[in-house]
Amino acid sequence: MIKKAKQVTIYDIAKTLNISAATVSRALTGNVDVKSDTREKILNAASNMGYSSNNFASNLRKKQSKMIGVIVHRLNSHFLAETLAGIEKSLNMAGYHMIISQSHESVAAEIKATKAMLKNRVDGLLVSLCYDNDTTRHFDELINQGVPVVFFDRTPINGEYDHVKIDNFKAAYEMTMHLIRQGYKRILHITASQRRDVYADRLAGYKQALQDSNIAFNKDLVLVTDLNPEYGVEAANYIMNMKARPDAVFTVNDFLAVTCMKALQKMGISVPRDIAFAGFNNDPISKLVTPSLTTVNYDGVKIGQLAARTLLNKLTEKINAKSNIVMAHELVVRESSVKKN
Amino acid sequence: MIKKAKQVTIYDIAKTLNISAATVSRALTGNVDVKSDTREKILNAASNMGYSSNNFASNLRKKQSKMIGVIVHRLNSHFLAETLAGIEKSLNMAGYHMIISQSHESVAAEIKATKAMLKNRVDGLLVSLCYDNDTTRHFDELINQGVPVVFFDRTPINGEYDHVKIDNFKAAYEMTMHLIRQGYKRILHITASQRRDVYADRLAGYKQALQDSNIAFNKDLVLVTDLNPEYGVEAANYIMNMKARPDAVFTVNDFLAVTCMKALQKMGISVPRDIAFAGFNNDPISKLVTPSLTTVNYDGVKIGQLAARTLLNKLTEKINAKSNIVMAHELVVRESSVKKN
DNA sequence: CTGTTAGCGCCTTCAG
DNA sequence: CTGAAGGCGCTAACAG
Repeated sequence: MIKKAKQVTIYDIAKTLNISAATVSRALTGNVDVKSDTREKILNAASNMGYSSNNFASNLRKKQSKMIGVIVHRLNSHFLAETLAGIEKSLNMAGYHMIISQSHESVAAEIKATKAMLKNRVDGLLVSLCYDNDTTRHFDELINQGVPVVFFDRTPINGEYDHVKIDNFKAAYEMTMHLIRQGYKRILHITASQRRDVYADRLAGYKQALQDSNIAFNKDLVLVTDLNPEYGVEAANYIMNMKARPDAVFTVNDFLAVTCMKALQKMGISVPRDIAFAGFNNDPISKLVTPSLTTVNYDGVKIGQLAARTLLNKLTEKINAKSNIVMAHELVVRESSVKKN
Repeated sequence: MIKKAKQVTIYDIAKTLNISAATVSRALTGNVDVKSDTREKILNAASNMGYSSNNFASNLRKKQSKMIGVIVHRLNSHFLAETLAGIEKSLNMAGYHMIISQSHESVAAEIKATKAMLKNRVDGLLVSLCYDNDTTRHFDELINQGVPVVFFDRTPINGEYDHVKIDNFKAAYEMTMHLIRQGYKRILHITASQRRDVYADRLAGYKQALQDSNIAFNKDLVLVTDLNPEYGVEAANYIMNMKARPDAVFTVNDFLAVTCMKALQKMGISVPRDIAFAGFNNDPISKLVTPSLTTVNYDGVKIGQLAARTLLNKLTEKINAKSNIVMAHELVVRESSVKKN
């Protein structure tokens, strides 16, 4: 067991300088009048003695932690990593730190993490919900105690909570329309839990596009997955065994699209000639794969920054309005969905 | 400004139940003898009153935070995201939380983050050094105060600090040997700052393999980059303009390899016929690109878990030996480096 | 098994 | 401009 050196406190500095701890505190926090030469003496002593302010004591006293909790389903996802990078950047600029937990798509873990965040007295919480969560009671507990919560990407189904997201309905509608305009009619949609708004909204957009194009919705052309990347291969097998194969596949994320596409190619399917492909997220891989993948682009870093700033605003501003922010997205049309004649 | 509800304390519970705060504390922490029915009464009251233990007060008293600091150069990197996922998992299982900062490859930011970690009284620190850092004084300050620091992946050049990494020299040696055995003789190595051990070690491995194969080292065949992915295109142009082009390219990361390879392919180069390629990291992209990319695989999640566990061990164990852990790696030979006749 | 007491280190009135 | 005093909420002796 490593024993910690006893830490230097403001009292130690005060004693050395024969002044009071109050003055030391004032000089160190810098925001009150202290004679400039005593301030200098204090700063020097602090530096020489290796003083480092104890945030626990300070936080306990001030009842604020300058810490923001972040709960995501996993860290090793391209999109979430981008988002977290954006969050960290914005928080850091504002002098906040972030403490992260993974829910691993488990509601129980999400609840546990939320409770831990409360104990750590985070000043606010940023959340992207886990896969099949449909309860938000554990967040209400925080909110009721005055700890603001902002959701990003995967948000509660009812729009009653502050959130930052893209218009998933519209994006999926546009993508489906793009495929239809290219002449594809049997579009297979690979999606995930309909309890998660992002996937439900995308399916709705897909359906609407079919309807607006007078194409009958066929529920055999919707596959619900758990987003496990290996499912791409399974989906490919499913497609090969269909009596009437789709002429296009539209998945809710790029990775799934790419693994499925690669598996089909190995089985002799030509993309996009036999089957076209479209994904979602603009993962770096979508640009580099052959054929390059048509997808929906939106800026994860920006979403993160915006979510963080929205939260910080709630912390500091007088007004307490609900923020429902919709970020821009764009279709990125690449080779995988363009019909060659 | 949101005003926080005044929080429920053990004193509130004590008052309600007409007992002492000490007993409440004991019942809540659970590790001391309390009569079972008073314990139950306390637990009920705590739940009803919406009590949540204040970690600041507890930490201040106990002088331990159950928080581990993590400093990395960025969050949105596939390898680091994997590592962080591993770290979070191990810490979480041990009841620890993690607080993350990005250095953005800036020594100043790294130093600032380290100081903030100290103020937050983290129990330990996990670090992957920033790009051109060559000073470790800021970490010594923590270590001297009894806060253990474990480095992973990018570690201090001198091996005097605890660390978890792979044998970069050996991996690069093996990869270069593989290329040489395939018949490639003019192997371009694209690397990064030689102040970072990982890149210096890989260059050394590359050189050793050449020497052991009686191929003269040619410094025109080493490119030093800042790891910006756009550099891949630049490198491709550089290659096209060389009087004597390389017959193989070995880069220190997959992303660079793929962008360079794709750029060359667009300019009419055939891979691997004209130029072979090998990368490093086994990024998911390496498997899905055409041709699939030969690379070095090592498990980021495991490295993270191991780094976290190493740190936790130092926190709890009596012995205080240095841990220099070398993780396994393996060559993954794919299409991009295999000579076809 | 339970209560009393005394801080952990810091900040913030209130006096001077 | 500076000092004294009290308390943020919790835990760890020390007594009963």
